[in-house]
Amino acid sequence: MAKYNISMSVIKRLPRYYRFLGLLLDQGITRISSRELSAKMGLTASQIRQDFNCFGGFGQQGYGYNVEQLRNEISKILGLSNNLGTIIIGAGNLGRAIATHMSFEERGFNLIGIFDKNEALAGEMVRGIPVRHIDGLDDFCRENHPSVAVLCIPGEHGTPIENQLVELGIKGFWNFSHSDIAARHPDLAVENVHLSDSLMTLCYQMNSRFGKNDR
Amino acid sequence: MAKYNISMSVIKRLPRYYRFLGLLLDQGITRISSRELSAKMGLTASQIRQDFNCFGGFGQQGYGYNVEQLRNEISKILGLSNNLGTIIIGAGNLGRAIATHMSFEERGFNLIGIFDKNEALAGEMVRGIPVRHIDGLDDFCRENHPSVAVLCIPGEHGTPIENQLVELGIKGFWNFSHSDIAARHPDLAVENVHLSDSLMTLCYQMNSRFGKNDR
DNA sequence: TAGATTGTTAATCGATTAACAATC
DNA sequence: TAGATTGTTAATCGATTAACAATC
Repeated sequence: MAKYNISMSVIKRLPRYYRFLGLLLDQGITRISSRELSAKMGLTASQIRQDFNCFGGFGQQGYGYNVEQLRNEISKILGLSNNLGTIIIGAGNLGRAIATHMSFEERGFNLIGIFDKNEALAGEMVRGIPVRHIDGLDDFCRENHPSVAVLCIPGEHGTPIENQLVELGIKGFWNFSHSDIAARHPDLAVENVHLSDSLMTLCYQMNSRFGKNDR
Repeated sequence: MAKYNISMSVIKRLPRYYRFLGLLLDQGITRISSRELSAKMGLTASQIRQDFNCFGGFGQQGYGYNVEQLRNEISKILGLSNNLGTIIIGAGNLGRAIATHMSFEERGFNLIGIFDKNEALAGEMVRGIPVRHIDGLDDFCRENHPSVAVLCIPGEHGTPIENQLVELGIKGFWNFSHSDIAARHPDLAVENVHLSDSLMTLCYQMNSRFGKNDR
């Protein structure tokens, strides 16, 4: 189904489409045109049609798009009914927040383990999953074969454990650390969340909109 | 100093430059050429020079860039020595993780309050700051005039409190909720962190690299 | 000075928008 | 059928890369 070389610009918009279509479904809306959707989302109708046509086009001339069907197609493209074995590294506030609030299962992931180097946390339950000491990582992976790791260790401490994880068969990283995994492992799937970069961007926006140095 | 209309593509790269330059400083490197930096960061030298020239250019022909000076310039552009009064809305795991781990002060922000609607959390200390019940928000803002709010309330519950915050003088949002603040308040600075979108993007990457449907 | 490397202009590439024929 | 709206091609816009003259 999926064509080669879909650009990242398009892919990055898909989750947002998925989200809006879900809202429409909740409102009982079954049909929508690219023009109506563009108004709701703040995009152009052209872009919406172009985006969907990367994957073959799911609409009908004169009618528009069926909301539920379109949402299902996007779900398929993203692979949201996958069940990728996933572990979280780091059970601090961030790791626990991610474990607690993210609907992993609705997004193609299956959270099966949480690890921390702090012995004191071992045994604590987070969302029904026990925190394990990091020393048990090797055994756990050999037994359960997770394919995705969520790196919730702030700072630059990631590198050694990162190599360990790759050797244990991890194929994808959701990376909250500053470690540049993609550079060292170009063959892996890496999605970075650089919270501090995002915060600095907000700082810039505040300055450029409300700062004194603005002419 | 700052020119008008610097494109967001450029701005989004600045925090990463800032981070890398900090690492170089730690290593005692005082001078670097666009070519060396490009190799380290995985960009082209052209792009680096173009980026810095949006702000006037900080290098010297035949020499390159002074690492410390360049870093300072980027800090100025981003406004990292600002001191924007900041409050966090939501003291769950996410709010506490953000409060604990983000170096707000190093990035132009001054965290002065944390609020939650859960009475049970009121009084608890997070990073030396007491969690306050949300009912005290009005009084607190009128007294302390925060200008930035960090929305750590998962889901779609943001809208009402969002309007309240705007009325209380909040000018910028670091938004972890799915609420589309920017659409309703185009005049404000809004930086969204859509964690679930990011996770879905990883799901796509896993599929397109390792999925069975790949030809 | 000679070598190196920037600042800056010009060329290329990719993404977005506009237009319209196809078709439901 | 007539009206609506897609799928798709062509035009525009913006961002990245290449090239090179300026200059330290």
